[in-house]
Amino acid sequence: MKKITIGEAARQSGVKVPTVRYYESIGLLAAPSRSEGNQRSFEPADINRLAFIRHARELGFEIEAIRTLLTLQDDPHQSCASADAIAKARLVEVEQRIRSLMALKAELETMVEGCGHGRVDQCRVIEVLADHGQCTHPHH
Amino acid sequence: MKKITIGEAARQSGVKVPTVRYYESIGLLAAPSRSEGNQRSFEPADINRLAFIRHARELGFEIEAIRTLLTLQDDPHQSCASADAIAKARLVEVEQRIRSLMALKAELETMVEGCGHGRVDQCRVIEVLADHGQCTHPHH
DNA sequence: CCTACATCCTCTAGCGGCTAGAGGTGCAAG
DNA sequence: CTTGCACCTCTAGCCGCTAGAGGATGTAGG
Repeated sequence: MKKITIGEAARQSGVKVPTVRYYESIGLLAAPSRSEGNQRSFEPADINRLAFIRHARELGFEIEAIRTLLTLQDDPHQSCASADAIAKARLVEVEQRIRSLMALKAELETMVEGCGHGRVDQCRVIEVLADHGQCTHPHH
Repeated sequence: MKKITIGEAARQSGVKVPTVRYYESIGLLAAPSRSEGNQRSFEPADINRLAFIRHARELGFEIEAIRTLLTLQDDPHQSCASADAIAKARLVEVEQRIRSLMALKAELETMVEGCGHGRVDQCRVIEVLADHGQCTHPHH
């Protein structure tokens, strides 16, 4: 078969070379076979797996969650209830994070708008940071 | 004067005890005076400073940004342009992060809705993760 | 065949921002 | 005086990589 080097695998999957080795080291990716000169030789399936991992990481899933998702993918006859639960939990997290960031945004806007571009002792940025009680939006 | 222990300082500022020591170790907080038995003795001003740091951390500012904000606060005659710039940069980051999370949320919702709660081989969660091309929302 | 150069290998250490634990001391109440 | 909590220092660990040292391998051109 054609040998896929780690560089090729990295390029095709969008995962960086050291990160590929890191995923192997933590057991997220099976150790591939080696060439005579001890260089890794990946299969096309490995590239799919790497792309899966990358996509999941981009979606914010933690490594342990991805590990579970991958074992699910490896056994397609299982119920997908776990996958569903993981995705739902992540969705809740994301929604929470968005709410929190919106409050933050409002807070920062107030700070920036209030800054009269003068000296620090009239600066609303510093003032608001110094006194949480001045926060106009209930957050954090 | 009344001695404020590290535990008191932590309680009043909302920063955890080991974190207070950590902030001291990285020079974010001046080393306080010590009691005869070598225990830290804080001043009220230290509590304000800790609360400032905590608030800034909650707002997502990095330690180095906070360090700059603190030096600004220490010298109120300076122009607050730096503070303003830091806050504005943070605002841009937050806005970007919100946009990205909204796309993410949409993606996760599609995944979860598409899950027929059957077996993995029909599961949209796994499927979408495996094939980035199925993403309906342009994100990451 | 030889050389140059990119790519690969392993290994260790570092990033940010804490957090946990070991092993010991200080201090206030009963 | 003893109990027991809060404090002290120090080191190591968390996550998810990333950087760098120091060396081996693979490939293209001469």
